[in-house]
Amino acid sequence: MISRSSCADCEVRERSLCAPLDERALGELTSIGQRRHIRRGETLFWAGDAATICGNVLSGALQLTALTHDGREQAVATLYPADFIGRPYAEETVFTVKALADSEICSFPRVPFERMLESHVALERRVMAEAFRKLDDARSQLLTVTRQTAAEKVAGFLIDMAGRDEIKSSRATPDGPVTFELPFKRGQIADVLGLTIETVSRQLTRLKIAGIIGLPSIRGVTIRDEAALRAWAG
Amino acid sequence: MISRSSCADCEVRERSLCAPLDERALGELTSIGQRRHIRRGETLFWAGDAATICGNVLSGALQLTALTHDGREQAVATLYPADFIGRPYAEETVFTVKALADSEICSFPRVPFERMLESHVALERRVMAEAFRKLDDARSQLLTVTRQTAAEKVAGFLIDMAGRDEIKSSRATPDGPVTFELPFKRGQIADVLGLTIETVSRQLTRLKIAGIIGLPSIRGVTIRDEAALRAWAG
DNA sequence: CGGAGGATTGATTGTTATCAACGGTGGTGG
DNA sequence: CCACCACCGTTGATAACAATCAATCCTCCG
Repeated sequence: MISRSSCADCEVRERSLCAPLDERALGELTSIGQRRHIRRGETLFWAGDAATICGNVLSGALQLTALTHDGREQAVATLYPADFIGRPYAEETVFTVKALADSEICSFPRVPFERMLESHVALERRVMAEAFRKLDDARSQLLTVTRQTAAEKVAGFLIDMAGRDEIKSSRATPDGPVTFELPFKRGQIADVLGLTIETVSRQLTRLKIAGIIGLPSIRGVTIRDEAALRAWAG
Repeated sequence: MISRSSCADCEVRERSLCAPLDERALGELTSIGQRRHIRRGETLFWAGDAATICGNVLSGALQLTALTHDGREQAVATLYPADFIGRPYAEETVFTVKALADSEICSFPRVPFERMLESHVALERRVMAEAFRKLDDARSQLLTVTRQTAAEKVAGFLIDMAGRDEIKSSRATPDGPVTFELPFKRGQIADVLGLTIETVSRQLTRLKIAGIIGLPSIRGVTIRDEAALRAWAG
C-alpha cells in the first residue's frame, strides 16, 4: 500500500533526517516521498537487490539480516521510527530488510534523494552523522556478540529494550518495576544476540527464577530488580 | 613525531578522501593537515577521549578495539592506507585506536575539517560514502563472528588477507601458490575473529596438516590450495 | 475444538575456552 | 658473538558453555 501525505503531521518530523529542513526544502522532499505500509513479516528488499530507495522509518520496526551460504542467519541491525533506510550512491543493497511488526516508512527514490543531499548540506550532514552513529552501534554490537556470555547478552538486551523511549512510560511508580512488551519473538531475539531460541528461553527462565524479572505474558517482561539485571549484564 | 608536507607526493592521494578535491581545495586541506608517525603498539587515542582529529591512514595499519568492563577485548575494525579515521561532529571517541605496525597518518583538527566538509560537497559525500561502506563491513563482520565456526573464520581471514592489494603481487606464477606476511600476530588475529590465541593456532595447524596452507615463518603464510581454502571458509 | 506455531524443558553432544607446559624466536647486554 | 630472557606460538588435557536433538506444553486462531 502506497499513499502520499504531508509532512506536517509526520510522526517523526522532529527526530528524523527531515528535522533540519526548512519549509521549502521539506516541500521538495515531500514531492518525491511516498508513505508505504509494510506488513509484519513482509520483506522490503532482499540482499543483492538494486538499491532503489532511501527513506525513514515512521512506525513499527524493521530488521536487517545477513545469511551464510548454508542458511545460518544473523540480524545485523534493527530499525525503529526515525531511523534511516538505504544507502545513497550505492548500486546494490547488502542486507535483507524485513518488517518485525506492521510498519510504515517514508520512502524516496534514491537518485532524486541524492540530488536533495547535494543541494541541502544540512540534510547530507544529518545522514552522514547517522551513518557514523550506526557504525559505532554495529561495532559495539561486535563486542557484545563475541565477548559476552549468553546470560550477559540476554540481560543486556532486556536493559536496552527497557530503555527505549516508547517504553519508559509504562512504569507504575518512578522507580518501581517496569513492564513492557518485547517487539520480538524468541527466535528474533536469538537472531539479534547470536544465540539459539533454546538458549534465550533458558536465560529468561533463569532470570525469572532468580526473581530479577517476571514474564507475565508471551511477549511481556517485568523488570523487578534493575540493579541485579545490570549486574548480570556485566 | 609531527611534520608538514605537500599532498603532491602523498601515498594515497588518489584513493583517499582527497581524491575528488581540486588543487585549490587540496591546498586548503594541506594548510590544516599534519603528517604524524605512530609507532607499532602506540595508542593514538583511547575510548572516551575527546574527538579532536579526523584524518587518513597513509601507511601501516591501525586497529579499533572495544573492551568489556572486565577486560575482554574485541577488535572492531582494522584501518589500512586510505581509510578514514575519526568522527566528524562527534564529541567523544568510542573506540581505542592503536597501531598494529609502524604507521603514518594525515591528521586534521576536527573542527576545521568540519568546515571543509561544509564548504566542499564532494568531500562530504566521500566521507559519507566511506561511513556507509564501513557500516556494511561492520555488519558483515557480525555475521562472521556469530555464525561461523573457528575453521571458517580462520580460512576466511586468510582469504581476505591474500586478497589485499599490497599482497597480490607476491605470487610466483599467476595461479600458483601465494605467499605473504600477515600484518598480525596470533593474538591480534584472535581479537579480530572473536577467538582465542590457542584456537587460531590450532586451526592454522589443521590447515597446514591438510596441505592447504604452508607456514614458512612466524608471520608468513603460503596458500597452496586456494579452492580448498575457500571451501573450508564456506 | 482442533491445529499450528511458538515457547519451554530435558538430555546429550560438540566446539571452543581455559589451564598448563613446552618450544621457538628475536632482541639485548655482557 | 654468544647467552640469556622475554615474548610468542604450539600442543595437550580438561572443562564449560551453548548448540543440537527431542519431547511436551502453551496460546492464539480459525
